[in-house]
Amino acid sequence: MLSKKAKYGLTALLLLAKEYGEGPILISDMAQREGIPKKFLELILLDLKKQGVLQSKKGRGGGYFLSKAPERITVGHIIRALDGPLAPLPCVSQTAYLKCEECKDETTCGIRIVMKEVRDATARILDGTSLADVLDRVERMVKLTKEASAYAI
Amino acid sequence: MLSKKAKYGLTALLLLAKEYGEGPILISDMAQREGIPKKFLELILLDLKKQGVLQSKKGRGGGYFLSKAPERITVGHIIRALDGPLAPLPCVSQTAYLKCEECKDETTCGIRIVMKEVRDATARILDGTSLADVLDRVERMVKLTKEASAYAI
DNA sequence: CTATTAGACTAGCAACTCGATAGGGTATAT
DNA sequence: ATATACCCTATCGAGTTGCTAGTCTAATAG
Repeated sequence: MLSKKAKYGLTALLLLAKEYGEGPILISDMAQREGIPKKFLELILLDLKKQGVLQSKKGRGGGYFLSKAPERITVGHIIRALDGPLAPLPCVSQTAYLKCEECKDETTCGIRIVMKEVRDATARILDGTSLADVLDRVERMVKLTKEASAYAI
Repeated sequence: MLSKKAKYGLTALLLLAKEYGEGPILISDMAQREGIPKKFLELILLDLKKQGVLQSKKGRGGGYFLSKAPERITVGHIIRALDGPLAPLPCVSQTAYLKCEECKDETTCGIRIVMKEVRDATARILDGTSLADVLDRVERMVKLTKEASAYAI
């Protein structure tokens, strides 16, 4: 399950991606526009900064901005940074592997075989989708629903 | 993340599937063979019984057994029964849909679009895999590793 | 019929996580 | 200097997880 932390973080990053290149945005701005508790968002953005996704500028006229183009930041990266590994089990994680002690033979563990498939499918989607991709898809959906409502009138 | 509850439950069910048709198996047997805390397993199996996956017999010669053939019990069903919905967000769940309050327009929410893809991929895998399928795949893996080790000698 | 077996059920608990808040500290621009 | 806005640590209530204890009840062997 995606935590609120990851959800808030993604929301803020999508906002920053939409206004990429137009200077820093204030935490309080983002918090207000998206209805996120300001202090909580502060922690999340700080976290993302430490992971290298964001940069910040202090003082008057400061705020946060993406440290890379929206095309080069993947949803998978962000979720891993805020919620930890994507894998449903530590023993199928690529980025945070941990063998399970009760398993005698990992390669022939049925649960592992199935869960590996799940983690691979999830990673394929999330690591293959950048912030820019998400914005594109939203764009397209907006157009589609507008057309649909135009016909409806 | 898969909870221990679901993991233990799946482990026990796979054991019951392997010996399907050979009479009931004791909780204590399963607990010992798989290294699961007995009392905890008791709760889990009781839960699965209430969901109709298992049946039980009390008294001497009693124990648990599957109420359907292993081909007809899916991994997805079990995980949902023990851990709740597969979806990473309530607003993309088929079996436990819940709209998110902060979302103005659900159809054009970027996070939702991506997470729906993840939930669909996960559900396709887990609902398409039965206990029998898991046992088959383990079988095949065991054969493969045996062949490999034979060459290694 | 009654002793034994084995599941059914309720309650509770320690540890941890989650979502959020408080209250300062520090760097920067005017 | 001083207002601005990010940086950092601590804390907290509520809920969840993994597990244990103890008792009750149904079924069967003898």
